Amino acid sequence: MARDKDDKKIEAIYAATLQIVLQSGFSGLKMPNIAKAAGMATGTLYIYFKSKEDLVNTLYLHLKSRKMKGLFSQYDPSAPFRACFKQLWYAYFQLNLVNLQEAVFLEQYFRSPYLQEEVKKQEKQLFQPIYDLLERGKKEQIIKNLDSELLLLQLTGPIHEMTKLSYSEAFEITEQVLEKAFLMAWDGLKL
Amino acid sequence: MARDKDDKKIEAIYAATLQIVLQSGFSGLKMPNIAKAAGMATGTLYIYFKSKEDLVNTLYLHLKSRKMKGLFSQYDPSAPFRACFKQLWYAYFQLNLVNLQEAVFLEQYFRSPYLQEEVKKQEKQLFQPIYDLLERGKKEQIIKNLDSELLLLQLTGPIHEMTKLSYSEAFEITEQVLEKAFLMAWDGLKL
DNA sequence: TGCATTAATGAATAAATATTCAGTATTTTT
DNA sequence: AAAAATACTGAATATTTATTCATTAATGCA
Repeated sequence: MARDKDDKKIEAIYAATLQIVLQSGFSGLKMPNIAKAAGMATGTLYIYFKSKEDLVNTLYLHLKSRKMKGLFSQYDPSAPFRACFKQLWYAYFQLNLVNLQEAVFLEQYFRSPYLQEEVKKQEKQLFQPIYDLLERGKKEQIIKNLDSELLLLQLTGPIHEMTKLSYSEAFEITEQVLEKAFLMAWDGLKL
Repeated sequence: MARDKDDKKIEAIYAATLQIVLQSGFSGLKMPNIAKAAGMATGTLYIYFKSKEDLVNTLYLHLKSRKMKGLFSQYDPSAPFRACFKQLWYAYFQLNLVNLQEAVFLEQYFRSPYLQEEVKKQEKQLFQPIYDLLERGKKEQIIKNLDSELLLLQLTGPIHEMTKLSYSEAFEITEQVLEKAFLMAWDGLKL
């Protein structure tokens, strides 16, 4: 054995990639830029990743797994409906807010030439617990009896916009704002 | 004088560009692809546009102007609050649904290297009538007294998600679905 | 400590993409 | 109908960007 690969380098590459995608999208993502932002030589990128495509796809999988862990790790489906709902809403929000970079990366990934059809299908299954919860809410006659897709986007849509806004503008998300936003979401869904 | 430039060519170039951006984002936008999708030679693009950057920026301005015309052309701010609100909600929805391609283009444009800072500022002014309406609703004690930004994204967020969904999935947006979606939005905002 | 092995570098090369241009086709004008 | 002007073409060129590779630096192991 000899010199080891440096895990911190992978983290640096990921961070650099996310930063660039946030700022200028996939179309601004160039290998030399990534290397520079990550503080290493261009060639080094190819020690850790076979190609740009490999880098992008690997990062996607990494983020997806992280996202799902964050979303459901605290989740207890046996709690009362509103508690479940609130828990997931906040978790989803935190996930997006804390990691706008990652959210933007995922958004761009899904509209890029890198997207593989297979990946698209897997994506939906991961939200299954949320769909289950919505079905339950309908059965318990707590929320409106609408298509779950429609209900779901009523939740995710404002969150996505809010997190985007929080970066580009001087829009501070305080505990209070969050509470209000949650109430709007709840009022929209409840019967 | 001699041969005239063909206005239909510009339309074809725009259409091709939008189609490609919808399908694979700005990072999939290549001049030879645009030309092929528009049914012309690559060089022809350079008769109508100085460069790729010029094409993208010109198309952006074109779409923005069209968008604003569509949004406010029917709008009568002297109507009762709920009518105004409903009118704008539907107009915004139609705009996005009918032209998902355009919505996606604009979204991608704002996270691309083509974006000029100046453009960013202008953008906000164009929504002024909507901000005005929200202020009015707060004064008349019809809607929640929250930051207008927060209220606005509660409206636009779900619409954006819905239009995206309507393309990628078998999610049909009937008159009924639309009504329900509007009611959710209204319930979320109203006091 | 010194050797073997692999990480890291960045300039050189390959590949992809944007742009130009010499030649051709089409339209308008006289 | 011929000429003049300009749109159109697509292969050739220029530019940008991805990838490789010869060289150097660092690390683990005997």
